[in-house]
Formats: sequence, C-alpha cells, structure tokens
Amino acid sequence: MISKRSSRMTSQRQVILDELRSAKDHPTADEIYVRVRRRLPRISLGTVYRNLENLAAEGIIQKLEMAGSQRRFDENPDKHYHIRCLGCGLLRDITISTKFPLVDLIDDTGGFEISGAKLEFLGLCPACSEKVASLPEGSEGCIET
Amino acid sequence: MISKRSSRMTSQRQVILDELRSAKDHPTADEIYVRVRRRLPRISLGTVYRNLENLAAEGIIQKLEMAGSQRRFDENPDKHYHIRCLGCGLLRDITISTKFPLVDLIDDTGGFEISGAKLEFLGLCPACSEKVASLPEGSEGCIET
DNA sequence: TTGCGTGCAAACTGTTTGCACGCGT
DNA sequence: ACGCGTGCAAACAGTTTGCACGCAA
Repeated sequence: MISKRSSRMTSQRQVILDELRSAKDHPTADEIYVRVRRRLPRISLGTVYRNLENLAAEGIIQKLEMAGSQRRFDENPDKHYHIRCLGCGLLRDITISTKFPLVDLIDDTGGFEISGAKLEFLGLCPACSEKVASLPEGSEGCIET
Repeated sequence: MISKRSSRMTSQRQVILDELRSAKDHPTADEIYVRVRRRLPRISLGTVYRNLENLAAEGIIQKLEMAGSQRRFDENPDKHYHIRCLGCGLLRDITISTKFPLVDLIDDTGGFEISGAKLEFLGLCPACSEKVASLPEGSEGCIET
C-alpha cells in the first residue's frame, strides 16, 4: 500500500477514525464533524478535514470523490464500487463481478498511459423508487452517464 | 431526448454555444468565459453559467461532472467516455468497446433500481508520461479507483 | 409590450490555510 | 523541549442568486 510515515496519535485523530469506522454510511467531512463533536465539542472542522486527508494519504481510510457531489469518506481503504441514489444521495457499497480490468474496455488509448478507472453506479434506492412509483406522471427516468 | 422548451436566442447564448463547439478540449465555465469575452466583453460569468446550465438541460450540450474536479462542458450531448490526465488535467474523449451495458457487471443491486453508470478513465497523456519517464525515482503510479 | 435573460455584486458551499499555542513524543 | 497538530478565523474556488434593466419575441 502507498503509505506515509504514520502521524502523531491525537485524541482527535482517534475519535475521527472511530466515528468513521462505526458509521455504516459513507459520511461527508461535516457529517463526521457533527458526530465527533459529541465526544470532542471543541474540535474544529479544519482539524476534521486535515485528519481525514492524512488518514487517506496513509491508506488507512479512503477518500471518495464522486462526480458532482460532496466528498465522502470510507472506512474501507480497499478498492470497491458504489451506487448512489439519485433521489436522496444515499451511497452504498456494491460488488461487481470483475471478470477483467475495466481498462480492457478501451478501444484506443490515444497514447495515454492508463493507470485506472473510476466507476460509479446511479439509481434509486428502495425507498426512493417506492416514492417514484406512486408519482403523478411525466417524470421520466433520469439516465446519467 | 429529454429536452425542455427551448430558450430565447440571445447573442450571449449563441456565442457561448459557438465557442464551446469550436473548442477541441472540454472547457470549464471560466475557460469558456474568457473565450466568450473576446467577442462579448461585457458578458458576466453568471450568464455563462446560466446558459451552459440551460443548454445542458435542453440536451444541446453535455455537462461533465468529473470526480474531484471542476465541472467541464462537452459540445457533444451524446453518451461517451473520457480519460483524464492525472498530470495536467487534460480531458479527452475515448471510445470503449461496449459489448454489454456496464450495469451487467453488478452482482447484487441491493434493491436499487439502477439507471446508469458513470465511468471515467485516468492516466497520463503522452506529454506527461514523457515527463514522468525522465523523473528521479520513487514516484510510484497513482492508481485511483 | 411583455417578461425572459442579462450584468453586477453579493451570497453561498465546500475546502484550505496562516497563525499562535498546547500537547504528544 | 521540540515541533507536530490543534482551534480559530480568514481566505479561497467554484457556483448560484436577487435585483433592476434591456432586448428578443
């Protein structure tokens, strides 16, 4: 794993990591901030950002940069995929049958040296697709690329 | 195509669309802003954003929300894929051999109603991989997910 | 003539940073 | 005791919005 020399262990760092690990969702920095503040009321948002950034750089957690939305953090540092609900923003892990590297899909690299791919699925979570099913009409599915 | 009632044709809208169509790269709003200002020096950045947003909503152009980077716009409204250079940020179209919908890769939808997938490749453009080849050392490839 | 789209500037969101201080090593 | 990591507040980047006015229809 790509990792830097590990940082000093502060109570802030400890609680942030704790709180992220016990979160089932993939929280944003400010969601983590409010959760951590229950235990460390004087912590600052800047500190939360700094620690999350460091933990990610050390390969202990994972930073999720989703297209067109706020950054989220994942306690699982290993490569895996996600599906995002277009209705409520819920982000959930998903496993894909990875028969081959996605890079194999490319026809012509155009001279690029390819190092990876970002893949994210979009849809409606059970709760939201329930809601949509009982809608007036004319709300055609929003197919994103 | 999903499209709204088309908007009033103003010179701003016309020039923005022109400028985007003649751009080979996939410019950001502010890049378009500086280009358009050569022709319409009094245009405001807000107007550029509003028009790009409308054109995208009408299906005339495409908004590209890439993970962890600034929004870009594509004169081609049709679904296609891109590769982004991790060195310089260059964004280029790429064609993939789409033997099957990406959604077929999913093992378990977890009850989600899936409407699509976002896929983006990452790598180094010819120019940047040239530079890296002649680097000191210890700069391991940054494999993103 | 009507009202949509504009220019301008201010607001806003998410994130980063400079600084003095306090705490982990 | 040294200096990294903190709290705070200000800065920052990208994008959005309220308002009065002008121009396309």
